[in-house]
Amino acid sequence: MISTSWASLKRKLLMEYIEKYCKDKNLKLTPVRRKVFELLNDEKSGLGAYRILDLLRESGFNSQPPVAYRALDFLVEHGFVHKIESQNSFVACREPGAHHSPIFMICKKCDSVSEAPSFASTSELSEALSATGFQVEQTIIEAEGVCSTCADK
Amino acid sequence: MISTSWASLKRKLLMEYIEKYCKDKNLKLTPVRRKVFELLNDEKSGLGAYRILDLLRESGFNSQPPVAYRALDFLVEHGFVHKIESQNSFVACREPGAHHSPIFMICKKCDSVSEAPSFASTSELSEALSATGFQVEQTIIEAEGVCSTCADK
DNA sequence: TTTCCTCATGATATAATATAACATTACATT
DNA sequence: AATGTAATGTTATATTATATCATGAGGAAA
Repeated sequence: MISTSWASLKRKLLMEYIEKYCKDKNLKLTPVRRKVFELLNDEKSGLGAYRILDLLRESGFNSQPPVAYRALDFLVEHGFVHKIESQNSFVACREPGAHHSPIFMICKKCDSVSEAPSFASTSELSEALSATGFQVEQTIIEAEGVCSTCADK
Repeated sequence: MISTSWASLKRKLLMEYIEKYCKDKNLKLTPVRRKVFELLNDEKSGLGAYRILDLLRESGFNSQPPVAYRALDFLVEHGFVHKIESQNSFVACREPGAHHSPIFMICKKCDSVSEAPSFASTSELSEALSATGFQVEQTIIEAEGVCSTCADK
């Protein structure tokens, strides 16, 4: 693999962006948090917390479950990583900084997870997805918020 | 609670619908499957598999985990129940028979889960949700299918 | 500089969710 | 009755996630 491929440049850029973001916001990108992001950043598929733990162990980190979950909590909280609920897995965010409602396209053949670009309110979701060449078979849409009954209280 | 409230009539109707559907399609709505559906049909919130197991036990059913998971598999497979991925919980389908891509509205205050009508575009999505009075704070959208790379092979 | 505070990490245990694997039963069809 | 299929029983274990309390590291204030 050519080390200066677009994919590798993009990964590098994402890493640098996050470093800068943390520095600016005075967030502590500690070694384990950085490592977890790197691991996810190197993958096209989602990684489960225990797979991440294995990889941390291979890199010489402490590998008790809370180590991975704490790092993931931090990364998700700041938008660097997304949780894929239908897989209980995690992916690096490809559009960091955007306060977006991402749409994840999960390939059932290669397991890759990609983020659809955010879409204008008038454009159709299905169009946005098919424009990427992704063939949708099933969508999971869950909206979290406050129901009208609770809002009225 | 008035036993002939709209909610209770609707639950009864759903149960009858499913019984008829199973009879027509020659699906076996066994006692445990029926009971699991009833339990979910009586709830506004999602129930976890182990909560369902507890309730099954209280009703005199065998309560090993596979009992609940098998019944849930059956009910989900035939569209009688939906899994709420972000909660690892299950809800009775309120629109059975419709081959829909449901949108679930999950209230973070009362935990109720309701189904929004299906939509054509994302603008309609936000309209549809706000029409119900639900205040969306976060949406989870995951599309499963085949990516363009895999489709080309 | 030391005290204090806060946040991060270490460490142990356990909770919560889900499935594998194999045995047995029920029941329809032959 | 023999057979096949789907459902259930049963035991064990895999997978995902959190609670809890102890320890450490680094900056701010006295």
